Amino acid sequence: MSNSTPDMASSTDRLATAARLRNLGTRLLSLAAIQSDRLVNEELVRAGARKWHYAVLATLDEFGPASQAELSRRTGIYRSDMVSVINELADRGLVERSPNPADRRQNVIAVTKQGHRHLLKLDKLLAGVENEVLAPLTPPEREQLARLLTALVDRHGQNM
Amino acid sequence: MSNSTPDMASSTDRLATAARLRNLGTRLLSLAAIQSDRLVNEELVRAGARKWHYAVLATLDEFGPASQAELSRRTGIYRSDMVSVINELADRGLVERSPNPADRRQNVIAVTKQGHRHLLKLDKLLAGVENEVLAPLTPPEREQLARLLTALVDRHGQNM
DNA sequence: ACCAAATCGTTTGTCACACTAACGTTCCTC
DNA sequence: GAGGAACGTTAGTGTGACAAACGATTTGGT
Repeated sequence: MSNSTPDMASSTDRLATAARLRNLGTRLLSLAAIQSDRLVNEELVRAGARKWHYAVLATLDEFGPASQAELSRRTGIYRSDMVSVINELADRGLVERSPNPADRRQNVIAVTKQGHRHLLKLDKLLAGVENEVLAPLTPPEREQLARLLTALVDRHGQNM
Repeated sequence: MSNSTPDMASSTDRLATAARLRNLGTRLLSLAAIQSDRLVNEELVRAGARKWHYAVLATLDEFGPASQAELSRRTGIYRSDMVSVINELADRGLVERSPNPADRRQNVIAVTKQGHRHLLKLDKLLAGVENEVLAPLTPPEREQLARLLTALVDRHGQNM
């Protein structure tokens, strides 16, 4: 049945390694995230957007106009990648990029009315996807999951 | 404070969208997985391995010799990517690839003794990483998280 | 017995994302 | 006023998920 050498494995080994993959927490996390991301991206593409577009719009809407570097810190997007994200958003008329007179190194990024409308649309869209992803869980289970994941994220992360 | 048009947003809107990103489950999942993956990969690289190496070795050890296509189904690795994974494992002497006389389309992949030893090493290594990733959680919380994630994964997945 | 469809291993290529390094410009500090 | 830090930007790396097509086989239906 198995090509492993069973005579070498202690009974505890066999218990511990019987279904390694299914029980490996880090793998579960990866798989769940992959599936979730796949659904999210599918929906976002249909709306002509990407994950990062939403992150930036939501951050701007919550905290107001900000420099690209600050957006980078808040969203976790590298500032080198932020350039093209802002380019795309600006091209679509969803944000405005203007130089900061108070600090000529910086740009000031601000959401436009159109950007705000777009954000509200994405809100609904993402709520729908999340609902689908979390479908197998009851509402209290969803809360619990969010709690646990937040604990994980808050620990290791200086980003966000 | 915010450049969103507050007069347009109902009070429920403001509550619901105040901290969109922090409360977005799909994003929490992504972030947690990214951080976890980062740690996992760091450790695996130091051992000269990759995520998929472990997945294949563990699957072979659990179910015995299998074709590449079957490994692909069990691990979720695309069969086009499986080729190079097996190449790498075979180069390191961790698995053996031989044609299947009963079905000449297939190869039979089997773990070697060396591969089994390597797997046990990776087991320990990954247990350590998992322990680190889940550090902020109590043991019952870890179980709960595994339960919830398994529910998510089992639902959407034909893979695994 | 034959032909169509399915399966397998493989090659090639695409796309997005995480991440690094370096640049010129501007600001801040001492 | 000199040195270092922060900013926006460009360029490039590596990897993982995924699609498409191929020749060689095997399988199923008629």
